Amino acid sequence: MSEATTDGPETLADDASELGAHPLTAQRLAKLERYRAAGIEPYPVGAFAPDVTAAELHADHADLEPGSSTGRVVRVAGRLVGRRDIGKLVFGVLQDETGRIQLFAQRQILGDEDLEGFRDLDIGDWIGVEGEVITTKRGELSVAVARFVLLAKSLRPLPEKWHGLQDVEERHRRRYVDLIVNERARDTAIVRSRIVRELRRAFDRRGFLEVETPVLQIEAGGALARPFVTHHNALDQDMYLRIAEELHLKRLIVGGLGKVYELGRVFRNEGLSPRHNPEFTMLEAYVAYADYHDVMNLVENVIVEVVDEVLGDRLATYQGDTLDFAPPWRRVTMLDAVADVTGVRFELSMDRDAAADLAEDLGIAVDPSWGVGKIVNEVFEEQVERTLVQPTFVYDYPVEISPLARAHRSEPGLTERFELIVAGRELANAFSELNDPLDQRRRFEEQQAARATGDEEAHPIDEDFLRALEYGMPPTGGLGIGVDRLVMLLTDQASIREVILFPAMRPERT
RNA sequence: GGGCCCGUAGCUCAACCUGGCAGAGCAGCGGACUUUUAAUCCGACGGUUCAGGGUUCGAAUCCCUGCGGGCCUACCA
Repeated sequence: MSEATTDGPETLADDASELGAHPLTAQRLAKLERYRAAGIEPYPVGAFAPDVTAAELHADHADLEPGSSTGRVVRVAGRLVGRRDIGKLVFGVLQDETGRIQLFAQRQILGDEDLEGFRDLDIGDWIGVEGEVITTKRGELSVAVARFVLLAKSLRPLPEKWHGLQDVEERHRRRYVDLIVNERARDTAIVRSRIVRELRRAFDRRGFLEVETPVLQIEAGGALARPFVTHHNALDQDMYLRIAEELHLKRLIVGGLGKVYELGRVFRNEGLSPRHNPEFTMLEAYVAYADYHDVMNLVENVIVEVVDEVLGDRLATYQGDTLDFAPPWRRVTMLDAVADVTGVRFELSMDRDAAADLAEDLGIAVDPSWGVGKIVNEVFEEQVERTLVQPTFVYDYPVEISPLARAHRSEPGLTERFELIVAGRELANAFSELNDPLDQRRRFEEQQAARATGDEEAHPIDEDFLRALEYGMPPTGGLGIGVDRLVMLLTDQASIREVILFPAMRPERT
């Protein structure tokens, strides 16, 4: 697009573009032209520097009597989001990144011409205002406008002032509008940032090294999921977006970095749902010399720290349930949890067909290829997980579904693995890491056999990772936390799309 | 991938079931008002009813297809 020129055949407002075509935007385009003709730059640079925020003003002048004058002259800047025009007097509402402050414009201060100019601003315009801090007769803290500057002209109307933007699709596609008009959207984004910051602080404080490992990988390992495929042109090599951080972080433990974590984006080529976005944020951490009991304590301590900082309270409301994060959290083996909820006692030593019969009696459809471990896990996921509302560590998972976890030190068929379940959903997954390279190779080969029979999510063999283990990895505890789900819990959001600023969506029609 | 539901003015919603001139509020426009708080009052304006097809004298409404979205389900964190 070329810039508008004075010798153009038509004015901007007559333009056949989308903005010119609609009356509401055409009016604003015309206003833009009038500003330029009058020597007012609608997009000035360096025009105004605010010296205070709305929140600071409210904090500084919390208890002023109605009708007060403070004598304090301030400069505030933000978006004009409301206006009440009373003739020779105009009230405006200015919104900055900290909140809102009322603007009080009256003729006896501004004069006729400038009051008219103030009245002529559109809702949505960015402005800077200089004036005295006062309270009105009704006691509303305000800036009495002595001077104002247009900082950026807004050409599109904002959604309805009371209901805001409700349409879910519009809120996600046009998140910038959602953030302007919906306080909840702003709060969620801010709380997410605080959660991420507190997670970092918690691991930093414990001496962990934050690292960054490849997103583009030759093999996508570390979890059981279908990857996104892309192609490196110069290498003429297909590559995968990572589905986990795990295998590279363990390589760093081999390398002698004793405590590492990564907080980053992982990608899984699976369906969208209120709890699944194809890219999501995972925090993984690994500690040399720790086992899964140590990691349980670590997870409990870290999450309690985050909850304390973010909520200031260990009780959280999630979708109508009250969650009590006060430690210690319940710890129960997977087999005990299944027995508690279903009344059926499974053992890994049981005959496979006997286990299948028990599961089918519970209404579980059992695939012929499943072993006892997979069958029990299915019962757990189908009937037990959703009942675990309060924070609960479920531990000792079957080896069959845990190809990267260490075999249990005393229980055959199990691994030293736990999941943290909150509000019926997995929030963290952790284990005593498998550091026996020969056992790891056998596990990979079993996965490979599953892949050969059509399981696209079976774990591929990563020869370089096996080589790293062959150099020797110390006993290590590792964990993964689903950050988006933690944010959902602490912001009481039912959908992952509410905690991801720009969730995945189909392209819109044009 | 399967099932159910939704799509009407810039925004929030009616009218759809039971086919008959598409209506409000907010925003915008014109006017009144020097203390409003979703300001108030008066006036005029604003529509590809998601798109395409079908049924019908007549379709926002009923049917079909497509597009987009939501929820459930499946996979998963």
